Amino acid sequence: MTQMVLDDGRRARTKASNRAAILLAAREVFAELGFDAAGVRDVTRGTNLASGTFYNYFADKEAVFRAVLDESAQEVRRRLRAVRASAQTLEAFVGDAYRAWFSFLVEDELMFKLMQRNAGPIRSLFGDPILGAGVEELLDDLRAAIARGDLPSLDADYLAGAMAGAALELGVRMAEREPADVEGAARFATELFLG
Amino acid sequence: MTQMVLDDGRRARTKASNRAAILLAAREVFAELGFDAAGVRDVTRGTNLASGTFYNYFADKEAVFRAVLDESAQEVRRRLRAVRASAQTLEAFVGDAYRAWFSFLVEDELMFKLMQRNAGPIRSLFGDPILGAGVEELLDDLRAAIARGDLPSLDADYLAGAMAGAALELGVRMAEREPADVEGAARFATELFLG
DNA sequence: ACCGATCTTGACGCCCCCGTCATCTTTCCC
DNA sequence: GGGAAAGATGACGGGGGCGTCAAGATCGGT
Repeated sequence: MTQMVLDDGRRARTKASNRAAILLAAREVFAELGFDAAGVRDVTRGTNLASGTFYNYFADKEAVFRAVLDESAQEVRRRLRAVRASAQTLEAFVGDAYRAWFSFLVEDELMFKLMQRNAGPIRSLFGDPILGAGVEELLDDLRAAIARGDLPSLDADYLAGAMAGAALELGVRMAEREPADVEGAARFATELFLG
Repeated sequence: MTQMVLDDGRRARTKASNRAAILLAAREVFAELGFDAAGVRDVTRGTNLASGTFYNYFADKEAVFRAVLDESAQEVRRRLRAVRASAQTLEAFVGDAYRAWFSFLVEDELMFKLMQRNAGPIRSLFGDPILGAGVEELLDDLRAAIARGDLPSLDADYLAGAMAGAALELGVRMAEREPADVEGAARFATELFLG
């Protein structure tokens, strides 16, 4: 009898797992060596695939880099959107956002290394700073809060920048502590911006 | 009659000017292409020297990169040290430091681009984040201010990080405004951290 | 069991950049 | 002005990464 092959044939399964293996290896290699220094063969060496196979899944190094970033960027934005949706007070909004952000950095350490090491390539490939989209959403929320009167009439653009910049550098220091100080860093940031 | 040759013989003068030409071209190339993507020949093409001549002045690409960064890092630290030495009040200290920093970014735009684009290489070559030394000095000053009682007993490490992170991101936004908003950004930062 | 379709493999040719060095040019000193 | 030292030049060989592709392996359908 014919087997309806959709996503569960052997073919489709190895295809998915190969793609995943390439993405994982790429994430490690880009975090370790940086986008420019890394080669496609550094990636395939981290899988059990031959170099040529890579090109059945991605057009080139840039394509896999974009895919790696997309994965994690979507996860970050998903978490921050959840916070935004459920926060009741301004203090909860800021504090929970930082908490979510710092938690993410601790859980996905590879992504954090990758972001730090590849700030330049990200900027030049996307024409946008790291977290560009995330900062845009933050900016919208700040403008809304100011319009609503929940925040004094500050320069929202500067405030969003300062919050994002602090998030990055606090993230570095938060992650250096043993154990990682998610709660302390989140409280520090909250007091800084609301106190 | 013998000409005393020290620094003013033809020889010494072209030597200095060649070195300067290479440094300038390198600064432009690294800012434009990034350390990894740039080649030694991209640098020499920006001068009127042949590729081989480069190696009479620097051992390799990394050496000229270090020299370029040293030049500007020294200038930044010189300015910040001057501010630190002359500031009387805490408010002046913070405000003037940010003013000096933002002014520097506006004047040496090339260095700013270079820092943003090459954050990764800088980290991996120096084993230190951008402005690592500058942040260390800031940290010392903050600790002293807290010990003196000029600042409440905060986490100095986090505070230094937040100030540095904000300085970077505010710098980006400050420079985007037309004309560059050195004064406004400095005031914003001062109020954020002292208000 | 078999054949065609799909996927994998790694050797290959290509290109680009590196650092050197034999040769030529300029400067210095008498 | 002339000879020697210092410096500049760019062609060259070497190394490495890229993307391809002909050959082989595996899968799917009958």
